[in-house]
Amino acid sequence: MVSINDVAKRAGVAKSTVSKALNNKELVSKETRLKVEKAVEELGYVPNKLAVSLSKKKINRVGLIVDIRHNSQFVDEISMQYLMAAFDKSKEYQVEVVTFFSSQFDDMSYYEINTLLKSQRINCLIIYHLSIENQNLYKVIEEKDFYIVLVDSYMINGKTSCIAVNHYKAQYEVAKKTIEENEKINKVLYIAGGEGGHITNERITAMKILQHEYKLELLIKHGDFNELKAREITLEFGKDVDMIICGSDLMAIGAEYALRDMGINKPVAGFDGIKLTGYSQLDFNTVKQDFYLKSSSAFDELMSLLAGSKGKHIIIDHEVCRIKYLDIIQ
Amino acid sequence: MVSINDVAKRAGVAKSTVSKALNNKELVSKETRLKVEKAVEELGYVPNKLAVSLSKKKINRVGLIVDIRHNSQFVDEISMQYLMAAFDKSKEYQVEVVTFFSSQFDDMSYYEINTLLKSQRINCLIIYHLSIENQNLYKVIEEKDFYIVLVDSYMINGKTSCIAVNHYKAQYEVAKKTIEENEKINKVLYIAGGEGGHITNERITAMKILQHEYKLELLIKHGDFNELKAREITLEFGKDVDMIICGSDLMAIGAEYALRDMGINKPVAGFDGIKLTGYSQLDFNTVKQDFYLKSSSAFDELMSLLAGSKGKHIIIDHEVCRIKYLDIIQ
DNA sequence: TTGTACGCGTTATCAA
DNA sequence: TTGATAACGCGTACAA
Repeated sequence: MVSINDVAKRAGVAKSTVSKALNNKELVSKETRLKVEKAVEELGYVPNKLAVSLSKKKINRVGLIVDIRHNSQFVDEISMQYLMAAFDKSKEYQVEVVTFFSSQFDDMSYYEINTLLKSQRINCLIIYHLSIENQNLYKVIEEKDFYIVLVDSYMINGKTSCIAVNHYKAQYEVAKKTIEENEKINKVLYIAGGEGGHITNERITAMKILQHEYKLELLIKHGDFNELKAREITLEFGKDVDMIICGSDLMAIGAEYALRDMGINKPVAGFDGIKLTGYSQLDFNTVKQDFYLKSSSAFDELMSLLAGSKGKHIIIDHEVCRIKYLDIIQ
Repeated sequence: MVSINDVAKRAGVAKSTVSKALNNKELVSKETRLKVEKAVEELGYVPNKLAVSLSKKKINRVGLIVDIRHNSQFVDEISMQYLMAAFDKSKEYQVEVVTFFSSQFDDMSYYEINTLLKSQRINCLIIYHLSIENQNLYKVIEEKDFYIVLVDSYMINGKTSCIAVNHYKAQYEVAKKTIEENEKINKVLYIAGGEGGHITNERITAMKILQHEYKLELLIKHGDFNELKAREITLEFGKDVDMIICGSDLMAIGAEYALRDMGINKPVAGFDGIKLTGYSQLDFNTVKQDFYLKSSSAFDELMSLLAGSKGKHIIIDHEVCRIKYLDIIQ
């Protein structure tokens, strides 16, 4: 590989002059700059970013931890949106990003995770959909060795921010709309996400408020964001209720198909607004959120943390709507 | 950050000794090794991989170029499988990987692409679904500056291998099966992928063979792997044919839904075997391929190229089947 | 304006 | 068995 020394020799100047000619053009005379550029051209010289990182005092490298399990089969669409946004932002901020899948960490100790990240000089993280199961990632957050933004999790400290839609409000709105669109809703089945999660609890609170406002009978089951579990819950309890509200579109699809197989037709509501819903051609209310925007904002917030701001809780907008096939494929 | 120098001081030895104690344990006495390990423990020392790369003669870094456009909305599922497999393999081979989206290169010149890759000391690439549009990536292949494995493209040279299913055979089989499952098929609409692509040409050849064998009337249109185009083609020509064979599942879904909207029911066939098909609950023959395995094999082949083998063409297995919702969600 | 010398964190060579 | 030193490729303070 051709290095800065080769360029210096070829141009007949010192390597520091080459460096200046390339990075601080104003510190070098026009003619030496041209000599240097000519040599760069002829040799096909490309600066080694690894060496630059090593030489510079402070370099920010962002680790992106994407969740592809989450007990469901089809969040690929969401993860891809997250990654694309983060990649675009990394270009904007001139920061390097490294991609990880959360499953990589499943069989690693806290020590191993810590070592893996630090060996790559990663000093900040964006963690998407942190699942409760991975205690070691929680420890990473608690230890405060990294600047972190959590997407769709709820936790804050001096170096950690989080970002999400207002889950309480969104769940309230989509459920309320679905209730009002239909007549005589008395008994509601709520298929929640994971048990004990902060976000799931917020949503359940919304459902309980609605329970009082509409004098509903409310049955709560946990589907763990898994379409198969949602299907089984629906097969078991679906016939006794007037409506099914789900904590994710995936579970809503599971519930709808289960109802169809049972020969029943009942209102259903989902959450997320993923395109997959459009492909399924099922028609239910859902909470649509902009995953790309959420990830972009997460990146902005991370840069803000690096600049010294304290961890905070950020809310992004949502919209209650239906996902249509013909809109999706445009 | 704590460096090897800090460890050396703490342990009371030279840093070269620390390096040996950690990497070539046998070259160091047991007691100094223990001293070093104790210091490492106490200080929480983690070696800096950037510095290691700089210091070592030869380091392999693999760039993964994933295609998220491809004129279609929903190949996220496939890309995720590719990435997961490559990440797993990178662990196995102890090689670093860097992820790119092909769209990043859209507005870059060949020179810029080359610089971006080389600045990160990337010396080999896996390119998934290289689209004809990006001439600059083609140039990257032709220049032979990188060891490359192409997934689902057809090109070979001294440093480039490619891997795919046997597109001719697969297309032949799935179309033949669909023809034989139905009676009096005379006129067939083939919605191909991109015009001029090698793989599309192979598949069209298969269709032409079938045309002669079954004395079919064959109408070929290009849907560019886009479900909307497939829909429009079907709306225009669907009523005049007995069967529609598509170059991708996505286009098959577009065709099926178009037929449904036209109030017609005709046999359709797809290609890829993606899970999305199961979620759509449409029931058509398709070619199922193992994306994870394909990507794993691509990585193996890349390592083989690095070890000195010549570029070759690798075929992986496929299976003609139908994708069922209940199988998908298990 | 240009060049010398040092530091970044690590491995490798060679002498002690 | 250990340690001093050079080298990897680059940026930069400082001296010329």
